Formats: sequence, structure tokens, C-alpha cells
Amino acid sequence: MQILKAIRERFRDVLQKLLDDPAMVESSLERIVASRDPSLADYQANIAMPLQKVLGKPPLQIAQGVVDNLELSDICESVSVAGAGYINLRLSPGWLSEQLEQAYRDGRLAVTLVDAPKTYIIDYSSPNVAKPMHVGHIRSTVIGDAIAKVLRFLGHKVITDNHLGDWGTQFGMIIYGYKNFCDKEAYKTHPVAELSRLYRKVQSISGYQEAVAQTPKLEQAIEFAKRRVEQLQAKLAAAPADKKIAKELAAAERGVVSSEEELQSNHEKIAQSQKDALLVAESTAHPAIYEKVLAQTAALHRGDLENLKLWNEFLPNCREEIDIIYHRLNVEFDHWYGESFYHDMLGAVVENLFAKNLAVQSDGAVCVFLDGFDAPMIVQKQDGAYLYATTDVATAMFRDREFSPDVSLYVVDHRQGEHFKKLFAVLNKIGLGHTDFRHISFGTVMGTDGKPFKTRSGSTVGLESMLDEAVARAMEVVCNPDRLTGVGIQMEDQEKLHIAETVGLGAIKYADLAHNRTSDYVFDMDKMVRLDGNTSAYIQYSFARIRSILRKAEEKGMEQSKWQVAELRLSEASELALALHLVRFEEMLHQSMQDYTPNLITEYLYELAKHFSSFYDQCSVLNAPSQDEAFSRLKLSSIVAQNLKIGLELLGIGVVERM
RNA sequence: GGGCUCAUAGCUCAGUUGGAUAGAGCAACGGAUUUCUAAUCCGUAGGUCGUAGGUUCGAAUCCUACUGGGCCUGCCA
Repeated sequence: MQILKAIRERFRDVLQKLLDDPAMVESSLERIVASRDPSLADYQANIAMPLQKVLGKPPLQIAQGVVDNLELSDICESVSVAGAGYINLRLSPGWLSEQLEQAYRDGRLAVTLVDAPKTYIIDYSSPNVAKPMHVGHIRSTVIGDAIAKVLRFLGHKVITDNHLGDWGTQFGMIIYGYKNFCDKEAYKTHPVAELSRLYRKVQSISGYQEAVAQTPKLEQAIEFAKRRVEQLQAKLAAAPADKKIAKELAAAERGVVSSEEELQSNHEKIAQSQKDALLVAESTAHPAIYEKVLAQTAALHRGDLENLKLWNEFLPNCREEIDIIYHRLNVEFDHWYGESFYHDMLGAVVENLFAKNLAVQSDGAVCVFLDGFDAPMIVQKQDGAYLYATTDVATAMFRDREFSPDVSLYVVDHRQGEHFKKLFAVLNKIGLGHTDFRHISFGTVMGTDGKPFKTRSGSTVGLESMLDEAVARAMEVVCNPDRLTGVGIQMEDQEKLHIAETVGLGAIKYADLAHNRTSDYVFDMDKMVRLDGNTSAYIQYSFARIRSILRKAEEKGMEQSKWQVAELRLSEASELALALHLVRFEEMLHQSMQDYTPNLITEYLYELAKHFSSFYDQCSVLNAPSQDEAFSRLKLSSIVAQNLKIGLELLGIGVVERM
């Protein structure tokens, strides 16, 4: 049940008689919203004020006129005019309990399926295989998975596709590593571990060589920047009032600092590498390793038989490694069409762009120039190689043939915003305009220092170790023996492990989803696993408490079969607040999918848990004044539990019976 | 140079698309407990919504300029 929709329909009848312009009716209807201040109203219509000029009457009079003709008595207990002309609506308890009865009986909380389901294709996660997954992959994976689940729940057809990076330079690294450093025995027994070792080895040699090569360049850059600072200082001394110069100077000074920091970390990296005698020796034996890696990659792309054979051999092993993570995160995909899948189509894509007069040769590369952009979209390099833009075009064309999506979502970080703008422009020009392409961008995960999240030594944080840490912390806090005996729970190690895993992973997913997706957020493990405040554990805890009550009720002879037919009686303020929140579930889900913002869902669940806690504090369930009230509260509690469970599941987060 | 984006309480963040007195959590302070799991509940304090203009019944939200961050910007993805 979407309350807002129902209320708007009632207003529509009245407004259509009042206003001639249908567009004005619609815009007025959009001004009917849930109230921000629950002490004033449950819903409010802010329609009278903008109409005063149109109708030439004072807002209060308009509002009163609308109210007099409204037919809302079945839904609302009061409809009143207040303030500058606000129409305030208060829902009636009887109507609320009717809605909750339906939700209780339904199994999916009476959330209706959409009238006109759309076909969505959602591209998310999309890591590079063979490289270890790191913290940067968490947002796309978690946000994309939540969006997919919610859209499905609402009745849309959703196709998820993990667009793996399985054709890039990282395979050149592994192939080169395999040909030069492979421990054949280890590869036979533990191929995944050995390949991962080879990747890291080539990566670290390459990184070391890169750092050495960068040093003089950085030193030069610093010299240059310092000279620039001096020049600007002189200029500024001559013209102290010139703001532009002052600004340039400040920028130049920052440039010096950041280059110096970079040089410093470069030195540290070199020093670190040089501690490893083997690494230094191997680096000497394999100079300019990165070029050799690129050569192996190019050979693979040319169809070199040996490299292709190795690639085919390696890929399943690399897949296995990331499958472990997905399995643990409980994330699944319908398709895994990686970059390699499109390799054979790229030539045709470029030809097609030529045929449509979109592509032109420029400086030896094939480019598509677009209005409103300085730089073109390059689809083929001077050396003939294709780029990710080419693959993206091929992918969209393939998906169009295969799935005919109405909407195509790309859950990718905000730095690729311009790339997607260009891509979508090209897709429109080649005749895919019937699909609504959207870049679901998100911000960067920052460390507590306000810089992109890295380890102390500056490397990216591996996803797996991050998950392990969250689980370990959840174990410490939730399953600590003192606490468990304190609340009178005994459990086997297996249950503890299950709880720690559910709570720990939930904490990470929840923290990610709880932030507005477009903004950067600070990753603070201490906070997200702290288990009080706005965290998944607080919500999971509310669920466990309800389950505990329901178990105790059964022990006392109040089985579900008895209270499930009981009447819901909403009398206490905390009961009404809880009920009002519960009936807004469907409305909230639609709202959160309007701009694909899962944080509305976390907010809803947190508020629901808080409302339950207040209710729990003020209204005893098992020791209610009468059996009727006990039964009613058991029923209400079980609806809350159901809602918490479904809500968390839509976010990919689990619940436990006790914690 | 051009473009995108951000700036809200000490800290971390919301802010329902322009609505009534700007909200949470954490931290601080004060209360509640022989607990249906205190990982709780109730309350207090904390703000020139970066600055200055503009648009209108009404602006944290829209427009312009400015200040300060971040990101992108022809052959990585």
C-alpha cells in the first residue's frame, strides 16, 4: 500500500475541479508529502500558497476550500488547515491497523508489484580478475546488489551482469610471471595461490622499477615547481593586490608540497623493495619488465596460441578466487560477460562508427568527437589496440540485442562521470536511445585522515582481510563471554562464528549503504562495528530481541496460532508511531529507487528499530495489562521483525535469532 | 584553460527534490533499571547551513560571483 499515492488520488478529484490546467494539478499533487515534523502532521499538503496568485485568493481560504471538499474520512482522523496555509493530515488508528493486518497476512508486507514492470540491466562490481579485490570494489558491489534486490522485490525484471576485467594487462603480468618465475610444483598443487604469487611478484618488480624511474622526474618536477613559486612570489611582490597571482602562488605551493610527499613515499617504496635482496636481483635480471608485460598482453590480444592457451588455463583459477569473496558477501550475478567476451566484436564496432560517420581518424587514432566535449572519445589507439570505451559500446550493443533493457544502470565511481556522458551520447547516436542509460556514480572511500583509504604503507587494503577484521571485531564485541553470560545466552562456537560473520559483514555493507552514495565517506571500522548508534548491529539486535520475545511467548503458552487472529489495538503513542512507520515501507522503497539511493532504506530501518526500542521500553509485551493487548503487541512485534528482516535482506544483510 | 563535484553541530553524516522552529549518531552533561536481551530508553547542551548578492508567499536546497577542497580533462580502466 502506498499511502501517499492513495492520498494524492483523493486530492486529485478536488483539485481537478478547482484548476483548469492539468499540469498545475500534477505539480500541486507533488506538493503533498510526508510531514517532516510528526508533532504537526503525518502528511501535509503544501498546495495553497503557490495558488494564491493563480486563484487570486488568500492561501488559508484556498486550503479551507480544498479541505471542505476532500473525502478522506476513511484514511484520516483529522484534516486541518494551519500556519500559512498548510493542510495537515493525521492518519486514523483504525485505518493503520487495517493496513498492518494486510501486511501481516501477506508475507511480503503487502508491498504490491509495480503495474508496469521494466527490464533493468545492472552493471556493477566489475573487478579486474587476477588482481586481488580491494576496498575500492566494495561500494559498487554493495550498492549494485542492493539496487538489484530492491527493484526485483518491487516486481521489475532485473538482469545483473558482472563486466569482469579479464582481458587486461594483469594477464600479461601473470603470463610473464608464469614464463619466468613459476614454481611448477606449487602451481600443480595450489594454482590459485601460485598465480596470485606470480602476479604480486611481477607487480612488485614493476613497481620498484617504476619508482626508481620516477625519482629523477619527481626531483625535476619539484625543482620546476619551486622555481615557479619563486617567480610568482616576485610577481606578487610587484603587484601585491593581484588576486589571480596570489591564487596561482598558493596552487604552486601546494604542488610543491604534494610532489615532495610523493617523492618521499617513492623513496620509502624503494627502500622497502631494496630490503628484499631477491627482488633486487630479479629486477636486475628483468629490466624494463613492464614493457615485456605489455608485449605479452599484446601477444594475447593478437591471438598468440601459447598465451591464449595460458589465459584459458588461468582464468578459471582467477575466477575461483573472486568467487570466494562473492560467496562470502552473498552476492550473485546472472551473467559474467567480461571484457574478453567482446574482444571479437570490437573491430565491427569501430567500422560501424565509421559507417555512421561518427568516427574519424585523428593523430593516428580513431576518435568520436562530440558536441560539448573538448576531448573526443577514442575508440582505437595509434597502435591499433582498442580501449575500454570500445568495449563499452560493444557491451551496450550486445545487451540491447540480448536483453532489450528499458533501463541500463552502471554502478561505477564518480571519476568516470565524463566517460559515461560521452558513452551515452554515442549510444544515442547509434540508435540505442530507447534505453535509459544511467551512471549510478558514487564517492570515494576515505581513510580517517581524509585521504583515499589506504594502509599505513600506502598500499590499498585487501577486501578479504578487511572482511576478516570486521568479523573478528564483531566476535569480540557480540560474542564476548562476559556479555553472553550477562544476557543469559549459551552458545556453541559454530553459532558464535555465524553471528560474528553476519554482524561483521553487515556492519561493512550497512556503513557503505547508509551514506548518500554520491558523497565520499570516511571508512572507520571502529565506528561501524561499534554496534550502537546508526549501525546494522543495532538493527539486527532489535530483530533478535523480538525473536526472543516470540520464543518466550510460546513458552508461556502464547503461541502464534493464538495471537495471529487477534485484533491489533493501537493505543499507546509508541504503538502508533511504530504503526505509522511500518505502513510507509512501500512508499519508502519507491522513493529510494527514484534516484537509486539505498541510504533511504538504511534510514528507514534505523528509524524502525528506534521506534521499536521506544515501544519496547514503554510497552511490555509479555506483561501487558491484558491478554488482548499482549496478543496485539505480539502481532505488532512480529510485523516489525518481518520488516527488519526483509529490509536488511534487500540490502544483502542477514539477521540472527539471537545475539 | 575547460568541465564535474563538494563545503550543514567538536567529529561522522542525513536533509523526502523550494515548505512550518535545519535533524540523527558519536563525544559531553543529567535522568531511568530487582530488564519481555541496558548493545536500551528519556532529556539537556551544541548552528551566521563556506562568503556576498539575486529569484519569491517561503531558500541549506534554485541562479550569479567569490573563497577553499577533491576529481576528470586525446591514446589506462
